[in-house]
Amino acid sequence: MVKDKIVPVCEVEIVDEKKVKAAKGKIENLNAILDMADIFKLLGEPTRLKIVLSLMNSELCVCDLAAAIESNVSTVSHQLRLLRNARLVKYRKEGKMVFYSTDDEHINVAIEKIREHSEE
Amino acid sequence: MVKDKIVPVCEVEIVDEKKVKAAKGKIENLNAILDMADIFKLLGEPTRLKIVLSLMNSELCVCDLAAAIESNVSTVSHQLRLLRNARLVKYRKEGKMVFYSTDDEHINVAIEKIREHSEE
DNA sequence: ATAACATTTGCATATTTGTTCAAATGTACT
DNA sequence: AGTACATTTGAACAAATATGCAAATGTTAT
Repeated sequence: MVKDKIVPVCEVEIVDEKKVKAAKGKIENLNAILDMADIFKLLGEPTRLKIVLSLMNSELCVCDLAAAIESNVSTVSHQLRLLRNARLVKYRKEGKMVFYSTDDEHINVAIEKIREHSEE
Repeated sequence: MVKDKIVPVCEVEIVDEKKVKAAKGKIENLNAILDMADIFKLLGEPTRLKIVLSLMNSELCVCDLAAAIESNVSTVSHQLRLLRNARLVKYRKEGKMVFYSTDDEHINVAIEKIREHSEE
């Protein structure tokens, strides 16, 4: 006998109400999550990650930064704007040149932890 | 008098050769950078970040996970595959259900550092 | 004022990717 | 075998975005 009931595909049913509520508690602050995702996303692009890593040694002007990561000035400048907005890098003007450098020790630690994860 | 020389827009010129070389040293291992970027990118999507955060408390089946982050099973399953491949989550089968959980302490620390960055 | 040059920005485009639906797979039970 | 249900997967579409060119901006010097 064929049942004509539409398959619920879970969705409505919850198996363990308690655990679901606990999990929901972990993600209740949506804005905080979106902010964190923005930072992760910025570091999730090879070009931008290279920029941040390059600047961990010492400050560099846009020109030298482009040379270091073997890209072009325009691309680097576009990405620097995004990194700047998220306070992942800071800058210092000197004449017509602009020197960029990293801005936050938290980021260095985070990068190190991700490196450890992907190395193991 | 108008010069007809094409503007080099930096690109070829390097201002501080020494610093450029030092920076290049930081990014010489391209594969390592690409691997790290992959992990950051995975955590850089709200849906996936919610999944990882939800699983930090306790394991959840796909069904409950979808309920917790208020998404649907198919979407969650697609993203879980990516997280699985990168070893950001592990799983355990029990009958027809599959329970997922987080897999690496490094990731927890990294998330905490990024949280600190975006909170300050 | 004009030239030279570092940097930024606007625009266009090609690529990547998250989501959804529908179908497939796998498991337990009668 | 057949039913029910949790999960996975494939395909297609829409949205986001990285990149490069050309033009604009800002600064220094003649």
